[in-house]
Amino acid sequence: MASAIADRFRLLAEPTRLRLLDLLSDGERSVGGLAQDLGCSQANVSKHLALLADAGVVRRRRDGLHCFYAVSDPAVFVLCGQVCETLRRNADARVAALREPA
Amino acid sequence: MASAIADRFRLLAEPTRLRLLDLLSDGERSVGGLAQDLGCSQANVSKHLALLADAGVVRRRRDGLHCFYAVSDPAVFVLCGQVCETLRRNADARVAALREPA
DNA sequence: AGCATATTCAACTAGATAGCTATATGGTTG
DNA sequence: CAACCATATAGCTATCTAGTTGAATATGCT
Repeated sequence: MASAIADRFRLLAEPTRLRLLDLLSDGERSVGGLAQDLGCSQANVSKHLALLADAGVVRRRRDGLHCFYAVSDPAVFVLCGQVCETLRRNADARVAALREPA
Repeated sequence: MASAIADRFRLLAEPTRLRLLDLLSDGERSVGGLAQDLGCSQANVSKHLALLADAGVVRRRRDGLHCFYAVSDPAVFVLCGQVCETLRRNADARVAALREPA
């Protein structure tokens, strides 16, 4: 149980994968295009996409020579958004603590 | 940006830490008690709690010989709940796919 | 002070994984 | 079929980290 949840969190615990998901938020993209945008090797992007696909976060569509990937589970965006908000809240709290010393 | 979010996900990408948070969901607990419940060494639990505390997920209170930890950011439970639901949805979909072959 | 208990720190080991390079696979076009 | 392109995979290295062990620190008791 805990380890299944941890697995899902670990999938998202990687900046490159998060950037991939962000690039995919506008719609499906090819592997090569993603690699170019990220400045990563094609092999690296392919591996990350395979991990995301295995987990069902992303789906694959082949069209001729190209493979297009798209987000199949928008819930990941909700998760990222919530984490983002938590981080922002924490940062705000730190700033407030600096202005209001004990 | 992406790496900050990834850091937060990585913090939760560990079964032991998730189990710790679960044990803490009922209220504050001492390090020793948590270690006993988890069957982990005290040093190990202490280290995990330090990571969670650094991230602001958990807070520390010393009382005599004991240190009590408590969840200070309930948002983590929301995250875990959502991941859990996603996993359940995926599992259900797999079962349905088995019953409804192409 | 001296001793016992609870927690943390430091150094180490073993396992996991991100990224690289090179190669293989699948698909298209001549 | 052969050449070529986009993607996937395999093998490798370097880095990171969970867990262990033993020492160090802190608090309470007598």
